[in-house]
Amino acid sequence: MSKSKRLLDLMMTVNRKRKFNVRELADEFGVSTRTILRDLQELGELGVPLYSEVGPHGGYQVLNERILPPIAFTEEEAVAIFFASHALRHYEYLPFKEASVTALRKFYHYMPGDVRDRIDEMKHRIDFVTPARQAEFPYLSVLLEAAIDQKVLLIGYESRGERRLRPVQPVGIYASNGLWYCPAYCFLRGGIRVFRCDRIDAVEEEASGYEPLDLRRVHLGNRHEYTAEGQLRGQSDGAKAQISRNKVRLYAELTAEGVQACEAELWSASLLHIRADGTGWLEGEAPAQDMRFFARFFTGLGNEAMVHEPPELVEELKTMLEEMLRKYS
Amino acid sequence: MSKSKRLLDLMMTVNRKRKFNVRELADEFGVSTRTILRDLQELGELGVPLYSEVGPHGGYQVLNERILPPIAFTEEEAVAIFFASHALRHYEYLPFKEASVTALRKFYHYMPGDVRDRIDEMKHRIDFVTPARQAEFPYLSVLLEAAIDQKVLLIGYESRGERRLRPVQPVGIYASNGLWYCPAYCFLRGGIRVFRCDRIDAVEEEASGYEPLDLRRVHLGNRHEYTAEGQLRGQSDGAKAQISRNKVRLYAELTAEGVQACEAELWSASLLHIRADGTGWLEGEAPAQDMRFFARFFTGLGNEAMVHEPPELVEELKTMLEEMLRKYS
DNA sequence: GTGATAGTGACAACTATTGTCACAAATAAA
DNA sequence: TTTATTTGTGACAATAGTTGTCACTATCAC
Repeated sequence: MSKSKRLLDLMMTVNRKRKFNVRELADEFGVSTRTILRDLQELGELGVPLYSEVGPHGGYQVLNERILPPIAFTEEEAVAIFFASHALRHYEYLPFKEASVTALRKFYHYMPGDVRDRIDEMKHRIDFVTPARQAEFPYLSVLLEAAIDQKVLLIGYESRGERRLRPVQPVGIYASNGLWYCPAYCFLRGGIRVFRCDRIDAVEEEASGYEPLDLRRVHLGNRHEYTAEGQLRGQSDGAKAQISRNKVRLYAELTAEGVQACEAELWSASLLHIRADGTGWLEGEAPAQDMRFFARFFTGLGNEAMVHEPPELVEELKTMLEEMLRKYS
Repeated sequence: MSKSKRLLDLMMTVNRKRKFNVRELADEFGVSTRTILRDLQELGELGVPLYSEVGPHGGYQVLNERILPPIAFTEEEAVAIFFASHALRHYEYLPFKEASVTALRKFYHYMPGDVRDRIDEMKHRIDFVTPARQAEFPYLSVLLEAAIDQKVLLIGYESRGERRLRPVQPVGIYASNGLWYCPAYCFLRGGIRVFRCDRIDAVEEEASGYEPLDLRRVHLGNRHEYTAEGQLRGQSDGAKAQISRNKVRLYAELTAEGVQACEAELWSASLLHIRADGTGWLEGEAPAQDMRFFARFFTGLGNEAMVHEPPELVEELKTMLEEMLRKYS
């Protein structure tokens, strides 16, 4: 094997292993340790940030800056990666904000000239818009770390006008429509709740007295199975009945425009049915305590929706409309 | 310069130039053409997809697959790029959909082991949600190409219940809240309009009779200057007055919750004012013909908003509320 | 045909690479 | 303290690789 090829291979190898020693590599590449030492020195000169320690348990390490191996990307692929990263600039708060900025700059910088030209051409012609919020999200990193490390945090949270300290164990964080949310197991409520991250005004990593639960299997993708109705499975029949009693059947007709508006709402995805002509309806179970929310939602749809069930919701709607009318008279 | 280093440099050089010939490189690197020929052959064996043609105007080319040079990324940067690209999976329609999938796979594949571990740990703990729509956007690539190449397209577009063929010259495309939009110069209306891409049901690249305008300076970032009020600048005083006459002053008080809801709306950003206690107000100019839209919007805010001006809007609101109330009685 | 271009082969001169060995220095653990 | 382990350096000779030159081929556009 030629030296050039060995150096390239070596570059990838040392990036794969976090730690290694000279003998190990020598065996792997079938050359003497002296050669490997010389190669490593050369890699260092080429920019790979190597660090070594002598003595037993010593050895080589690649520092935080890692050289990615040369990856063969098609032009299209490079463009796709660029625009994906470019889209992150809309997020003012991001757990790895600085990293994403520098990464994008590096990526662009090392791009061959004509790919860069193509990117420049497209830069102002395609975008992924995210609403820019005035809200502040200073605790995203802490929440994310806690979710990964299965730790309990004490958060200051404002909800319905009152502020409380809550011990929670985050499941993860997600951004939707410019806002960050954090589903977490709430020790106060004994279940998984979603917290809006801009309403968290303090985070304390010291939450003594609360043992972390084993929520490793719960994540953003499956958390619904562990929340509200999902928890039915594990509960006694009595509890099930209790929860079921709080469910009501929802049914509302939608015009074509109403359908389009509903498609924008995440919660409605499972309830939405669409006819060939574009109109449709919402149908399914909904928690009884959410009627105020639904009333507000359907009011917003104006004449594009007609609620038929449940009667409580129709009542709530009427009350709401009357109240508003009174305000304007 | 050692051969290894020259090969690495050569790799980057041939990726930067799309076309080149042997003599050129020989001069650049200060070696003989024979050496360059041997080097190029070796690069080929290392995986760089080279293609050559003999004869005058012949030379070397790098084919579509380009080897990106080794880029030094920190772990954080690699993670950021990964998640940015990962977020694209929410978009079922994308001008470079396949590319983004294969790019992500390659990127992940070549990642050193421990970075990959970290990514796996985070994969289900952080996400950028985009509403999944049932709408279809088959023409994104054509629209984008047309925007870049300054071409006129004939599109079939449905608006307010009627379908029409329109000659348009796209300015670009953008995704917002799961839907794709295309601002374009509409030759029918003689101005820039925004089209929802799922309502475009046909695209014809042959639009004879319409000469492309020079819209190279108009792009997603500055298109507002060329649309509606922006166009005032270039118009006669008479026309200005005409347009101004259609503007009305908007003023509405908002509760704290109302403020939060408004922050989600892109159009309201410039009108929104927030007080220290979280409440706020919307104030500013708005097109008179949009009153129906505003009525709908403020109905959706329920009691979180109180509209004071313009009187037309208050009237529209009352009518709307009464109509809805009647429907439920 | 002419000139530009890639491509090959051979060879000698030159250069780089490699393994070996000897030894230094650091350090953790016995 | 001693020992084992590890990186690190220097020297040197044998070997292997690299380079430039030159001669020659093939293709192709003009």
